[in-house]
Amino acid sequence: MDSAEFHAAVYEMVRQIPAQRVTSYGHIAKLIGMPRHSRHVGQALKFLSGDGIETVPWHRVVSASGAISSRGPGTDGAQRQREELEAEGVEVVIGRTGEMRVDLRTWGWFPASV
DNA sequence: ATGGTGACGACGG
DNA sequence: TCCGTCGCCACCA
Repeated sequence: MDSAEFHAAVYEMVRQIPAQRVTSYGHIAKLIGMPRHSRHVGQALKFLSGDGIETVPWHRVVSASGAISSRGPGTDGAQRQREELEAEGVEVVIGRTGEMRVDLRTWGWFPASV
């Protein structure tokens, strides 16, 4: 499986996440049969553009702790993700240090397979 | 070749 | 629960 196929597999799986539910990078990795590639799932989503950005619900993927990955200081990716989630009704809580997270016990979607 | 770098995760204190 | 640390793996300078 080359990187193009990996990206395609990730996008296909992310499309399976129901509205108003979220899952983790690591879980997507498990579902496509590559459990140790959670970091690469993030890379695949990072490279989304054009039609992909419209058809892949990338905002429904967060870290295993429920935190929305920051993408580094000075970037607005995390904020955009928060807006997308709240727009479809998912509650995002803000911690003391300003970090954003989703309660996985309420919104989490972790099926053993699809 | 080689060391650094992520939209990460498991584990231990 | 909150951290620090370590493992992970494709890419890139």
